[in-house]
Amino acid sequence: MTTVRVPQEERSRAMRARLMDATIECLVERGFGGTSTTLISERAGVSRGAQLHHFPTKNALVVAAVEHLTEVRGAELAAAAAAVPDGPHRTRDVLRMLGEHFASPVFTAALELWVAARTDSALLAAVAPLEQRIGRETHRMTVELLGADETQPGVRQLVQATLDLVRGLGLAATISDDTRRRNGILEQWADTLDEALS
Amino acid sequence: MTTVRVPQEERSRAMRARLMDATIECLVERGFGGTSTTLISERAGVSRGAQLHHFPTKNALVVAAVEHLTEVRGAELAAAAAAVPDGPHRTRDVLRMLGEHFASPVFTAALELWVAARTDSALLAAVAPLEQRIGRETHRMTVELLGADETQPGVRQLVQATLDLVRGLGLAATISDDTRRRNGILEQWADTLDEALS
DNA sequence: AAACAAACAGTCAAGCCTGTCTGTTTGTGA
DNA sequence: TCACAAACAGACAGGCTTGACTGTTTGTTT
Repeated sequence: MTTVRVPQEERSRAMRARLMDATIECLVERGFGGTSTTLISERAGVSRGAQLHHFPTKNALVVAAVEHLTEVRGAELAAAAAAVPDGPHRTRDVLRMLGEHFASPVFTAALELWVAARTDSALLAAVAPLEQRIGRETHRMTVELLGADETQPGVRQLVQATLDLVRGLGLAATISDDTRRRNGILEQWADTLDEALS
Repeated sequence: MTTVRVPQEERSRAMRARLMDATIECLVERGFGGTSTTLISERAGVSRGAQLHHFPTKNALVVAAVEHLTEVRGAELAAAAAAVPDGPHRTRDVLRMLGEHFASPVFTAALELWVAARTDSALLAAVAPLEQRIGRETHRMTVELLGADETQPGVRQLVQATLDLVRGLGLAATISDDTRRRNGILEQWADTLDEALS
């Protein structure tokens, strides 16, 4: 009888990944308040003992999940950015891509963490720097995608406004998803933006 | 000895108001997750018995608080709107006013309720129609404040974009309040908007 | 003034959540 | 092969939350 030998390190990594994924899923489905460690371990198919072994406290798990989520967000955004087609409707397509990203489950999870962090200093300490980093990266990426010239006065503010706009649209989408309304707004903004940037 | 006679109806109203106010305060200070009925009654200076008498369940109290908050939001917004000065910087001042409103505690409380409502159908049923109403009112008010002509194509979308923008800015403000950044963005937006609307 | 209803007070039990603890299995280094 | 450490499993206690329940006070009505 051959016993399958799985190295400890890999087992450990897989277990941690499953727990973090389950955490994000719970965040999306139940919200931060409804995300209990018991629920996470059940969903991950991991015993509570194993869970507590890898993440001694709930906060440790959530913080790890935040970092995990940040990477997922970055990767998804980069992938979506690469898929935006070139052409006459470049700006519109870029905005639509951003709008979709900020209405996706990863954004929803981030929103839950964001709101929870407001009244949880330990969580805030973990969330804030990561959010700042991803914010800067997103800004830089958007400038590049739009081919905007940030040396021009006001351009930087317009890009920031665009990102805050999609954030606001994403917030609205978590309650009542209205894709048509969103696209109409973004289309108009694309025209206005094109004019302002040229 | 003269006994002070307070009518039941007024006592009841005052008690309910105190409980609803305390609920909103807890929402802002502790977040939805940290808002327990015990905490609310303590903060309101009301016994748990009295609380349960006026609001049989936590949901009943929260829903009442939502309605209460909606009225407060409407009133605050109307008051702020009336205070916007006329003049050459009208658009900028209107946006600044909106930006401030969407960064105020009432917005923070509303945000907590939105996010909580996403994963709480009972709460969603109470929040959704009220939010829709206040959204429509805010839109109408903004159109009037800006003197925009909604019969022109794209104008409606630009106003919606403006409101979604301030919502996004408000969300950002709950974590890291950066008034300067916000005003810079809004100022640029005002210029762009003025040009697009004329 | 008496009877009734509303308002108010505080205790209690059931349930959930978190983190500690003890015990078992599995991989690793000597 | 043996000893050790990491990984895993599940029971348990302490704390908190919610809503039910009983009892008391206060206002209203007749």
